Amino acid sequence: MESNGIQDNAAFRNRSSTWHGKVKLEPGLQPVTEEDRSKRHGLLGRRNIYGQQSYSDLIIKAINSTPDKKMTLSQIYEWMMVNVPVLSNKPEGMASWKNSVRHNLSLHCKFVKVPNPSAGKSSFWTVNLDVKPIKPARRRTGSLETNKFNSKQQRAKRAAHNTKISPAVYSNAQLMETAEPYVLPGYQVSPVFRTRTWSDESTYSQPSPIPSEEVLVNIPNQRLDIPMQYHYQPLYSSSGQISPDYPETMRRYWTKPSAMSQRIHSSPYVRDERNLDLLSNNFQCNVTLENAQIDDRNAEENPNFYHDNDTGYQYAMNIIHAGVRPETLDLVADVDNIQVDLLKSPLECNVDEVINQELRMGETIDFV
DNA sequence: CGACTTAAACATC
DNA sequence: GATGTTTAAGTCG
Ligand SMILES: [Mg+2]
Repeated sequence: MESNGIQDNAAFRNRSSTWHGKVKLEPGLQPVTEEDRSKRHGLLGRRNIYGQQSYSDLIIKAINSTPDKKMTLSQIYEWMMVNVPVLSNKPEGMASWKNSVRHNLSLHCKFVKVPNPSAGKSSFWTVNLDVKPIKPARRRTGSLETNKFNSKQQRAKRAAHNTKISPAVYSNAQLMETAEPYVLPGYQVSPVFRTRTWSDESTYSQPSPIPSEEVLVNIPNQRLDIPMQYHYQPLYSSSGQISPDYPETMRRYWTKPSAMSQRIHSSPYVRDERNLDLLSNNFQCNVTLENAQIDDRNAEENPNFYHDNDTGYQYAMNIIHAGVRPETLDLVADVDNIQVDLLKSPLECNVDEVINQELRMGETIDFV
């Protein structure tokens, strides 16, 4: 608080500081050595072009080194000890760097906890780079309103937001501004529906929700640890006819999945035969225990076969239409009214692949 | 002033 | 005691 108070005297400082050693604590006793100087920049050393990565960087590397992109705290510790030379020869126990790791996990909103379904285990940590901290409003160069922006209160508010993102905190517009475009594996972006003129001249559009063949989607649920499987009927557009009101049609559809069968024939799609085996392209789905039920059709041969009254299917549709990753979709307030054309950058369409598939199917290409 | 590290109080399991 | 959250204090560019 008081910058001239006793707290400012390093000799009496009883609490946090990045100051190491007694050099400053004993005034005049000894000068600051080079070793002290380097120590002050932490275990990881000074960050520069050559080098050192921040704790945040390392945690991201650790988590991404696993197939599931998730790690418990203790697993992160282990990864650090193996992969970070400065830490590997540190003695066991509650080291300061572990404190720093925990601090970073909590502090940064890109690190999100997900419950660990195993009994007595600590949470999994995941990375979602779509979750971005709020930056202070940029001050206008010529503006006199200097202190209006970036007041103490506003800084505190940002900090509160940035450390912890609770579900559904993003407005649709906010999310689409920052999220990375994402296309659900097994689906192809249709080149036909140009929903927005992007600055470059490439062809972009919305993804179609209709897989070309009957497929099973295996959704490992990270909250329940129950593999969810969804059975998709093949749905074909009647002609190659393109409905001019596609976006509106699909919007209504994904809000009310039960009405899909009536609307599906007016919906365009593009076959994507490259990723028909969606079993290898898992995505995560929020299914609660309440709406997960044993599928009695398969109960005998596989008692662990669950279905969830199509909420998972709807969820998949939401992901497809939003064009963002599932864990990011979790953060948006109004899922039903996402406008994919507000994405900061367009979803990419593999035009060559689309043409090849159409040709293979013996269909004419009437676009482009 | 923001990005970063380290320390530590505190809560929760 | 391990796991998280938060505040505070420092350095550096
Ligand atoms: Mg966090």
